[in-house]
Amino acid sequence: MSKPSIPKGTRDFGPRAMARRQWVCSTIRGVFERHGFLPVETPSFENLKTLTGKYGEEGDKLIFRILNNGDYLSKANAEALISKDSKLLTPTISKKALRYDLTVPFARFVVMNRNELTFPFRRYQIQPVWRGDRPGKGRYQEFTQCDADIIGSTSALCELDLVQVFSEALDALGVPGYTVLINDRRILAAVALSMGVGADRLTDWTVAVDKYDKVGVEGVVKELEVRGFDHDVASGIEKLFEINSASNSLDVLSNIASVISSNSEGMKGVSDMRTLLSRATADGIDAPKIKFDAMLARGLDYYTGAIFEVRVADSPVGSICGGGRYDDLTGIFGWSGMSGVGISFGVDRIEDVLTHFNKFPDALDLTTDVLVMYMNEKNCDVELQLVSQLRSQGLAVEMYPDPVKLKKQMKYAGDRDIPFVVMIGDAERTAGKVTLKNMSDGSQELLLTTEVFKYVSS
RNA sequence: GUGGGUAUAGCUCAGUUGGUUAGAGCACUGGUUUGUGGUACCAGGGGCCGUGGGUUCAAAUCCCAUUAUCCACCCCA
Repeated sequence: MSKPSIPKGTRDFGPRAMARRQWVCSTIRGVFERHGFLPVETPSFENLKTLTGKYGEEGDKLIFRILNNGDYLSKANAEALISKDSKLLTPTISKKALRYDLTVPFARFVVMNRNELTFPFRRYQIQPVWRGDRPGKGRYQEFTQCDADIIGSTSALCELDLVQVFSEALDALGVPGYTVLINDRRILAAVALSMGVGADRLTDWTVAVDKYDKVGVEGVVKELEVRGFDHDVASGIEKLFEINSASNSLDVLSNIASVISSNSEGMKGVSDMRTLLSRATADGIDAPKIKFDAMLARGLDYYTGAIFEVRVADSPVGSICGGGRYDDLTGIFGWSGMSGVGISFGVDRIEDVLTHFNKFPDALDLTTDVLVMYMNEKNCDVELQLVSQLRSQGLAVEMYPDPVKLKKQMKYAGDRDIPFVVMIGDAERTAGKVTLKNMSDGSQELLLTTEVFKYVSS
């Protein structure tokens, strides 16, 4: 017995899920467009070289590679093949890979199209991405991201713009109890330095710190020790945690500032964060919707300035949005000095959250407005004419394709939640009229074909 | 990658200390009702009991292996 199946970490989306997902995407798209972002799409797969080395060591492992076509083994590295060295073998048999996110392909796009684009360039992109992660709650191997990026400006107004997008979109979606967490990689680096963590160990350190919300302070301390940091560094975390637990974001920033006051880059971060918070407040975006979190680190390698993450209280899944500033992502593709900042909404996790809290609006499901019954096998001209007429008036109309028993056609309309049914039997045909049945209350009216639209649309 | 659970109809699941014809609900088809859905009643179709081996007179049931899947850990938007 071979039942069909789909790969783990992937899902089919039926009409109901699609109605919800399309609503989520179009809501976000609307906000993007009101902020002047322009749409872009890129291929689902890229040259492997475009993607590798951008997501950190762990991230690179999760990139789905595409096997070369043809007799790929003939060109494989023979030595690697014999010694079963996958790491060495892979680049010789795979030259393409599925995109891991939308930001890196966008950076590649910007470099390739630099002459046609007007900067600062704002683009949005809504497409699926793929990660070879172990699937779990809220984690899929294929999922859809809605990205908005502004590239070609270092202004802190860009960060404000994106924070506004977060707030407007999440409010419009009705996501309950969300918080936009913000931090700055420069602050993180300065704090680490003040504890004696050099730039070379910074990634290691941030990865450990990032786990704080999962494992708590003791967990992070333990993690740091496992990673070979000395005791002073580990105990420094306890102090950082204490600073971070102040209730007011500005207080946290002040305390941080006193720790890193001698670090000019770090202080620049602090001042940018202060500006961002006060401008957001002026725009009505305040705690608990936005919060500075000194422990927020995020995994991706390419962030250099502000970083964002959106979490939902009591959520069944992890963060639903992420983002940050990357100062030189285009530099890797040969064009330096293009600072960008972007955010990403996770459609799938937003769907999970709204489903979990039962917050989807009612009546998202699309259905046909009118079903025309097929009653007279010999002649259905009148029916087809009515169908065309109602469609041209803007209604969604279908005719039952087979002249089967009315009971069956009626059940079909009921199962599909079609609100109106038109019957044209011998009696109606003779009278030059049609019967319109309202499926919700069962009432029926004898009408001229020209009157149907008015009844249905009222 | 580690530990634990699960695998029986399209779906959700029962199935006794191993015992002869493997059940229910939902869904589906037909009927009660030849021009009327949702309710009710009646009838019907549908199963290699995940796969392979073993124990036994006898296995859905016990044992071993294997695969898939779920949960936790690990890791990670």
